[in-house]
Amino acid sequence: MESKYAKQFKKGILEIIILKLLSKKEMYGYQIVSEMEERGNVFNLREGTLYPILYRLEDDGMIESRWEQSASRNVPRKYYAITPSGKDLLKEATEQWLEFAYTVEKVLKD
Amino acid sequence: MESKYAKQFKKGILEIIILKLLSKKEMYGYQIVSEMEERGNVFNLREGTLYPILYRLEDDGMIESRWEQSASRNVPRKYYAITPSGKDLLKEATEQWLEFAYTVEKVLKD
DNA sequence: CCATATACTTGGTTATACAAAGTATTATAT
DNA sequence: ATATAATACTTTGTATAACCAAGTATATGG
Repeated sequence: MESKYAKQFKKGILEIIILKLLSKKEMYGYQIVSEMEERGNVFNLREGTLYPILYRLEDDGMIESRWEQSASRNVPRKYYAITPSGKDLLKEATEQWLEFAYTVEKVLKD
Repeated sequence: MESKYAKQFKKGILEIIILKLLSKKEMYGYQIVSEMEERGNVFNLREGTLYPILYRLEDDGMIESRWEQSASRNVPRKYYAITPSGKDLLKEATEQWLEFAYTVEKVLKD
């Protein structure tokens, strides 16, 4: 079970983590969840959390999607890729987070 | 104006910051806001945010309060002090946050 | 006497993460 | 053949926390 704080800490940052992953390579939703699980799933990311984030990011033009329907595998996949706006946002949000985290650390370690 | 992310990043951590401040010395609510402002108010803490946090922490037994009514100054102050449970929580939550922040940093800097 | 500072309180809004369930197809095992 | 699990996306309702705005009340300075 996840602590009360662990859940709250993720607010806002999950979106940036997703953007970061998509800046490396395009991925489909289920793949993101699966790869996170393989890495130990430190963020405890589930589908019900991920997909709304993807829709938000797409509505805001930070990522774009395309359906891929292959002949051999009839379950279609929706691939997401980061856009230039998304890259800008990722850069800015990363800076914001690092500064925020640094400030918090300073206070907590005082 | 504060960015959309800045607000979200605070979720969960403000409570711990308040606990940290109260672990140094007992303080009353307005004083916390004032001292934060003096330090540049990096967390942009306002009364409407602080007091609910204080009530929550008190309900959970992490801090305790006493009213101080002085003769010279008729506006009473409610002083808050951290409890032993509060100290335990502070310690645990600090560790949780530092680990979380470290993990996020690793991903974002990858 | 009116504005400002001190000090605490409350109400309603918004954002985000979450659990749970649902849809549909394909692969595997019985 | 049929049940089960795995793949893949979607939706609904809930909880939590931060926020703005406003309100209460006393004290002080112009």
